[in-house]
Amino acid sequence: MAYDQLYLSHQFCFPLYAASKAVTRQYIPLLKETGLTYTQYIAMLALYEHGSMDVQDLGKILYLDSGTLSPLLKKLEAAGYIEKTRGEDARFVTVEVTEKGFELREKLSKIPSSVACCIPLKKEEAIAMIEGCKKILEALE
Amino acid sequence: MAYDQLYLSHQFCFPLYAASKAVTRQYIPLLKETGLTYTQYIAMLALYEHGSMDVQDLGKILYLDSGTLSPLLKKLEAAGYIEKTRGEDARFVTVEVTEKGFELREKLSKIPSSVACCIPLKKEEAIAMIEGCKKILEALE
DNA sequence: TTCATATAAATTGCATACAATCTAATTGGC
DNA sequence: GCCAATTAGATTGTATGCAATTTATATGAA
Repeated sequence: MAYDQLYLSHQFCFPLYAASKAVTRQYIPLLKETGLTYTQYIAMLALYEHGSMDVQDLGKILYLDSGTLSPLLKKLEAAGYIEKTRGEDARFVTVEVTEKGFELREKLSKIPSSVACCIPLKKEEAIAMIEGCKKILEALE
Repeated sequence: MAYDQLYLSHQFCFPLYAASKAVTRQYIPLLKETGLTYTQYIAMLALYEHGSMDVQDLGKILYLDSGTLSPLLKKLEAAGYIEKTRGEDARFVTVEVTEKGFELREKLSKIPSSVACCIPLKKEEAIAMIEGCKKILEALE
């Protein structure tokens, strides 16, 4: 067929796009009791792991820009999980996890295993996929 | 460390989420001249490949619900690429590609190869990732 | 010093995603 | 035939994503 290359099943992008959404959806019910969304969850993970940082650095870690992060951080601040402070150079905003934010970590720590057990992949398969994703990110970002 | 399992780098979800967004972003400049978004693009591909169908079947193929598809199809219809008609059972809406929609296919047919050449994976790696994604979709949908 | 340039974050505008609800139409039990 | 239960799609509300613009601040060359 002349338009073979347009078959959804021949596209690399589509399974990735659909699977990513499917995995993300698994988090929604688990995060419900914390009131966090998936994006807010990964933002908290980045802050736990790397400590305080400015919005730009957080954006580099999460591959998100200020258009996404600004309103998201405002919500996390309103919920009391983070604090934002202008630095000496007042252009920068430092984001810091609060006491309440660290308390949240206990609840969040149970989530990864709940999701992992729904993913029907062997360890090597999962590792291969993660490596593939990392190669893509290095090449495209 | 007590919270190892919360490291972003230990999460399966995050590389998948970030890589999927990175790949999708590659389409944006390529689709710009057609006026389509990425989601509109995959909707057109599904319709080219499977022919006319109702909204529900399209949603099953794309893993999208009517909340996403209704406004999206409205835009594709306004652009003249599809037509929506109520069937004999007036609850169903049949979506059909128009003449103009089929003309668009020529332009779209050049896009997959442009994206593919930016993906730094060997053929076997890409196939393994697609297989992994399909397993996830089967398990979670 | 002064003002053009550059930079970080916030805001704006548009298009998803998706849960929840609503509306219109159909079907099934009686 | 009548009406409760179902079903398909549309709508509503909230939260991203991201490009483009704006705002506030800092820097650097004349």
